[in-house]
Amino acid sequence: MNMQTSQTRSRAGLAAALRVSISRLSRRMRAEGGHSLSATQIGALGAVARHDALTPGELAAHEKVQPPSMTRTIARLEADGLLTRSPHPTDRRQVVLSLTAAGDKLLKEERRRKEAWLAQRLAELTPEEQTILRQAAPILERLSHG
Amino acid sequence: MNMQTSQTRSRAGLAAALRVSISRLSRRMRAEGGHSLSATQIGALGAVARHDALTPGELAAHEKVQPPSMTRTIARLEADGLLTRSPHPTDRRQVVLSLTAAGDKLLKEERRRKEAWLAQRLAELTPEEQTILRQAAPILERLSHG
DNA sequence: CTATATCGTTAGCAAGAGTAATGACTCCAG
DNA sequence: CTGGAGTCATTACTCTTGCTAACGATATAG
Repeated sequence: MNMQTSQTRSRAGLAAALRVSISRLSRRMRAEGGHSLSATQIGALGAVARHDALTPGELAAHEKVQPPSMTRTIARLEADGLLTRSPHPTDRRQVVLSLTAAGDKLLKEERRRKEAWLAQRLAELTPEEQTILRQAAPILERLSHG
Repeated sequence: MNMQTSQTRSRAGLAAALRVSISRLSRRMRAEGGHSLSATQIGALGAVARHDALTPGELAAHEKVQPPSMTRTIARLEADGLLTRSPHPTDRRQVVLSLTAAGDKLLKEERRRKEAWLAQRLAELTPEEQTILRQAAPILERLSHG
């Protein structure tokens, strides 16, 4: 069960192999998600869910996007009834975002649907392969923070 | 050195953990790439490099994109002198794509630049962690094909 | 109290993806 | 051999999302 290719022997080769695997898998996961919301919208909604009472500026910074882009995304999500904009308690320039019940519900469904496809693929792997991925997951997580 | 979190014990938990790791890392890698060409363009150019003499339709299927989208991408790459469109030998409806020398050169540079960031991060891992990723890479690759 | 800075938004532009429709060509049934 | 159905690439159009520049309201420093 040695799946190692010659590509992965050197460090540069490993970087190359990971790069293509990661981006292809990411594209694939995006395509498998439900189509009610775009990736951008899910990302923003998810960030609001994790850090409640965010302002648009903080959200834009978190999602690595310019404020005007986030303004539009927020406008859509608000129009769809998924989040609310309320005045900031002390600074009237600012706005505070929070999820609505519908937003929370939709986010959970979306997450479940997206993971369903991946879980299905994982079930087709051997136990050894699953073990390797279990060990790899936290390392990959750390790579994106570096 | 047990990096396993409680999240990764169940299969659904593993799927969830992998999903966020993969998409975050993908976003991060995209941001680190050189900005001479977009990800779409790099993807198309790379596919032509790997499977020479592709037609636009095959390329669109390979990149999981609709033909009209690929037509536009091809037009841009051709205008930039990175690939050429030539008539198909037997079927005059079709077109055959190939890389130019400039396209080949640019692709190699781009690849080197994008992988540099990831290779740097990999170098900061312990040898054990690198081993895990070496084993994980081909499994991840297979997941995206399923 | 004035000047500057900050925050969110609006306006306008470009890139990328999709669908529908078209034109050129191939191929098969009769 | 020919007429019609199917195939391939392209064009036209729409939608989403990103950016920058400019603005209007508000907060804060001097």
